[in-house]
Amino acid sequence: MQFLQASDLIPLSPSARAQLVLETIDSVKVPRKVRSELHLAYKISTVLTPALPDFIQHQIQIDAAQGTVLERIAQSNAIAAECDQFSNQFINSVPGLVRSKAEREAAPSNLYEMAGADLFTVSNSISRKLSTAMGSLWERIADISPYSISPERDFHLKITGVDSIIMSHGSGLPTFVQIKTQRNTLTGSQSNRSKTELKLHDNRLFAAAFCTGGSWTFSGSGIRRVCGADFWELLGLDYETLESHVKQMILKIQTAYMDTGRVTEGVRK
DNA sequence: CCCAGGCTGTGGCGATACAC
DNA sequence: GTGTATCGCCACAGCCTGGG
Repeated sequence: MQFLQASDLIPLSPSARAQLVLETIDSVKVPRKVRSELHLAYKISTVLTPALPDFIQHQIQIDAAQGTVLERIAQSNAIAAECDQFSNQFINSVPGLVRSKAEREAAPSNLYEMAGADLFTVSNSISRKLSTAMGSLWERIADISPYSISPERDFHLKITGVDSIIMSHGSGLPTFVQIKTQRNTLTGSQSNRSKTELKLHDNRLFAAAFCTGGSWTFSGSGIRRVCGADFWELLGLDYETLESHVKQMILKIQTAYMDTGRVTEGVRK
């Protein structure tokens, strides 16, 4: 079986890294009990894991050399930049989000549209779209930290069920993490899927970006769960700062939308 | 023994990415 | 273009458990 070393990967571009990994995975034998949909994830993680500690150490050195992004102000700016980019993009996408009243009446796609309840129609589609989109925002914010790797951004590879790989404070073993928004994001049927995806990896973690959503709906048997500050702390990121930026961002999106007047269209008169 | 609350599984809706 | 899988969140019901 062939393994990769950090020094093989570091000089390469993300896509060249992907190519190298994919050339190497043929030598990996997958245990029979691993389901076929997860073979690729298993192989990638097997080949990659030995290289990860040095890879992350290298990221930490680079970060330190240019004055770490984890320093209070730098960190806040980095989080704000991600939130700003997100909200700008989202606000731009909103006008195309809600179908015209004529279309809604002709073919209502849910009960709110059927009833002509415009406020509910619009709020529903915006908040659903927003919560879906924010799911990937947490991954990008996590990637600010030098302790984390984004398989997609850093390796142009998707590891099923793994949003981020982190090596907390540069010590310990790389941990494969699935990030959700809230503790109750996952529901029963999907819970098993997350479990099998994460159990491929010896070091794994199920994380919720916020401790909201009531109680966990992920059983976590054999898989550690963390939420909110406990999660972001692993990355050296300050939860209070994050929460503050996220709240501002959501309110900004709401204001931008209300200013267009669309929310009350059809209700006002 | 009862009840509240946690955990788990089922079912539902909407958006999107990707394969065919 | 159509179908499928995967992502998001919500509601509910049944079961278990621990405390009064």
